[in-house]
Amino acid sequence: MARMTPAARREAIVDAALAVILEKGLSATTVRDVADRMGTSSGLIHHYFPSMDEVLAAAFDVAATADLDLTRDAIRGGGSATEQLRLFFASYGRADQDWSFQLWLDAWAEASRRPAVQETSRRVNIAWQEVLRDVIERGVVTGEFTCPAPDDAAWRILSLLDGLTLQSVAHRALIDRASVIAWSLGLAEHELGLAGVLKEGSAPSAPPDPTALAT
Amino acid sequence: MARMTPAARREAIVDAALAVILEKGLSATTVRDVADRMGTSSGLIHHYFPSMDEVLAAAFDVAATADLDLTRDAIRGGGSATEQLRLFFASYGRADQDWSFQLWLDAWAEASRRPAVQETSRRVNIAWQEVLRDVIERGVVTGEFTCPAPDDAAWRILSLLDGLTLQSVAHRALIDRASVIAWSLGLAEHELGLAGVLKEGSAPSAPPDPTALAT
DNA sequence: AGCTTTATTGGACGGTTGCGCAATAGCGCT
DNA sequence: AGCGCTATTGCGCAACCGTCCAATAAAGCT
Repeated sequence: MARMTPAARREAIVDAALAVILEKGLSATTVRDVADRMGTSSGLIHHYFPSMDEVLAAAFDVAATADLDLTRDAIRGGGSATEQLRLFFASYGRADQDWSFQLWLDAWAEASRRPAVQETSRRVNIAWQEVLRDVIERGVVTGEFTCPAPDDAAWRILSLLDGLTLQSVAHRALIDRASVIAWSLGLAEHELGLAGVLKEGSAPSAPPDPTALAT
Repeated sequence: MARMTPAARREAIVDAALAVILEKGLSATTVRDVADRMGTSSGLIHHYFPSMDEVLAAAFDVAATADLDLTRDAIRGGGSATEQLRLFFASYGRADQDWSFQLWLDAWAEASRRPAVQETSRRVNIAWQEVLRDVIERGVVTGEFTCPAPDDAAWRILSLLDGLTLQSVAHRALIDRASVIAWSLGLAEHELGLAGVLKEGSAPSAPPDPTALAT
């Protein structure tokens, strides 16, 4: 309806797309869904984006990058690398709430079918690893950590975090969120040559047992 | 064409669906695809399944369970728990090739929106963890392993495996497959109180560097 | 005021989808 | 042989998809 500046309209499209994606999933959102949500015609969307693939990628990009920036800001407040690492986990545990991680699940699944989504997912995923790697490298320089290959270690820690969160999000409460963080911290301690330095207020060795597994 | 018994036809449909899914992915397989693959009409499929959703869920169940059984059979040949653990990783590295893991990505993403998919995904995922957990518990009994919480350790090792494989499949060659196995073996060694026992023929400490990361 | 620019419309296009249904044809039974 | 059951057909239906495009209307500028 109302005529908007290109920048504002682009943002409105992305916002609307994001809202639909959260309800129906990345693979199920259509051009008409997004247009209806905006209250405009469907043709308008193709005036700003060459293809639907590009719309979905842009929406995912905005959401994922926002979470990443949140974490970047959070760890900036940490003095030592150890403190930054603690903040990284705390921020991750808060950022992946509810719908945020579901977006990642959608993106990973769609990556093989939508080139633009794969490019975005790949790029932001690497950015996450770089944030963690930089903290590790800084800790190695200051002597806080001992780690022969920070780049590899960052991938391992992040992948464990993703793998555990995946179970917690996709299969509700198979693994509770406290264990996800605590266990990942455990791996970080081992990888960086620490010993119980990071876990201060968290459950020490016996986190709440989610073993109501036997279906 | 040929008239079949209901049981046989049902199986034929699932098999055909699986073959198509293997080529096009779970979300892209259509009723007509499956019918064409079987060499029958599309209407026949709806005579056995109330909806296409049920067909896909049944096919995913069969595929996921088949891979699991393959791994179960593989580790049955191992004498010691250590040998079984080695076979588990070898089998996983073979099973997750190409399309197989893509199925899991699809399932995890759809789980929160499709109850039938979530039930299957959750059940088979737990079964995978139980296989690994049983091997660990056996190793603890025989004294090969030292592990205070086999159930938790199994989740951690499996989640690292999933998290790393995820990167390798979704973002082609971000992490190569050899590193996925080698790094997961590394975590297993640490969790089970081993020291370089498992890696015999594999690259010792410097796996092929996939650090062409900077986009 | 008119003019230019362009954001926006609304529908058409060719294609695909899941599903339903009357008609057909193959098989077992008596 | 004839009959009954039902697996199977083949197509039609309505809805949906992404994309494209001529027509429209709202702004800014002189």
